[in-house]
Amino acid sequence: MEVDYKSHIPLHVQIRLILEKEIMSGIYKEKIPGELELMNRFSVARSTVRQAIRALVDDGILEKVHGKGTFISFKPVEEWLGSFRTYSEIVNEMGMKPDIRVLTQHETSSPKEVGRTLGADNFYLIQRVRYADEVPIGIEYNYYPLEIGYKLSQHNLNNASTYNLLENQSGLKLWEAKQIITARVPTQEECELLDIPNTMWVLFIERINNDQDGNTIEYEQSIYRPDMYAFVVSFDRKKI
Amino acid sequence: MEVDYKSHIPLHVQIRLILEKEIMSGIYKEKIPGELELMNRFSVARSTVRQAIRALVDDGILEKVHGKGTFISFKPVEEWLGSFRTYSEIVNEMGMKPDIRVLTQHETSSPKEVGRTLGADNFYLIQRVRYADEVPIGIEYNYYPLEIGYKLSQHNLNNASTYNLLENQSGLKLWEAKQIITARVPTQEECELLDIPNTMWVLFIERINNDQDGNTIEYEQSIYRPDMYAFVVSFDRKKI
DNA sequence: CAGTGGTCTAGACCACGAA
DNA sequence: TCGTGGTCTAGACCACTGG
Repeated sequence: MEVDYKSHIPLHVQIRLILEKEIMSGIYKEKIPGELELMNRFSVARSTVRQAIRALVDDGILEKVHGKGTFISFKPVEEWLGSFRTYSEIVNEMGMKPDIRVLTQHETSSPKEVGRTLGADNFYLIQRVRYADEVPIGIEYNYYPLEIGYKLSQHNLNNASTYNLLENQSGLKLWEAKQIITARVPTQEECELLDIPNTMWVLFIERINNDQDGNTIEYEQSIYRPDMYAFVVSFDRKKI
Repeated sequence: MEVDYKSHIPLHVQIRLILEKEIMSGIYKEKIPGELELMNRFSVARSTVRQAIRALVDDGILEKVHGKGTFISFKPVEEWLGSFRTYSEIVNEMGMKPDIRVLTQHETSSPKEVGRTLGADNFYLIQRVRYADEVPIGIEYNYYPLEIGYKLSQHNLNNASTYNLLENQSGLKLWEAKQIITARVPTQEECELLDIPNTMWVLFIERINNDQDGNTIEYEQSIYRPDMYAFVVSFDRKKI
């Protein structure tokens, strides 16, 4: 896989794409070849190689370390979700012990809206309850395309991060997410699970997770006790 | 203001800082000098100038246009708030007419927590009600440091964006924001204003807006009818 | 056409990390 | 000490925009 000098695509773009493909294919363990080696391989100047690498660093695919080399960036999902702090983080901060336990998990075809979102009649549901210091504070309904769901079902989902499992075990890469946050009346079953009066409303969150190609790999509905939980979102102008 | 060759700070960093200061001081209207001109001024190679400019582009301070030049980036606040869609946007999307009307505005010293957040005993409150097609769907309590509040009070705040006023009239630059979203029971007054039964809970949002130096220039509390409003947050991995 | 930024080369020296 | 990435130069040609 080499560059094409007759193409009108800039060399640094061609090199960037080749490197990206090679990185994703996994032929490098953690470190990519040095700039000198890449210069020789592609027969280009160093600044051209550096420009290609810079783009990959900007994309969060590579990380450079002065004096050591250029490394593949294995940032955990949590860091990406960064500006949206995770449940565990918040619960930890409050000095409590987070936990999550499976209630049910099985193939299903209802509700129908989920099928439309995932683009399939049947899908896989994982229903879990979140705890803070043994107190139930939220319920999550995670819906997956069948193939992904059955893959996940081979793991113990108690006290596990499905995001990590998806990324590290299933080889899927979460790329974009959309959340909708509002409040609603809980069902009778939900009131019992959360041990709350039926006069209390709950925070209701829908979240759609897509991969790099725009395929939906997870659709999630969660409810949380508003007296025990809040969403925190931070932005700074620099990064956007 | 020129570069110091004896300093151990890289030239491109020195140039970046000089340009940033000049841009913020407003000595360029919208376009900064070309790369050739900057090369001559600082007596450096073109790639050094380009590296300095690249950093400013990454920071969102400049924008380059091939064949035309490098321009100061005047992205409106709305675009920054981007991943967090604004009220007006969502209401518009639903095909409804957004509106916001002032209920009260005055100097005050309560609640005390607000004073602690803003770091002053007295502050300025602007209380407004948000409508969609003439139906009240939310109430906003905006708290400002006195100086900023009185500056804002010189404008008509009905159907106006305080963010735009802050940026364009007061010369302040919003830089980072933190939001906390949960739900709570509305007060009796809030029920009447929103025309909702007192059994309905409302979405409760706190938002702190800081400028580039970390000073809090606005503290906002809002409540929304959960049956009429939802928060939408999107992320994609590339930019973070 | 002139002026702008975009791409690319060939080479130099420096700063950091590990052996 | 050696290999790595970081900084910087001097110069070339290309591609886009506007008069």
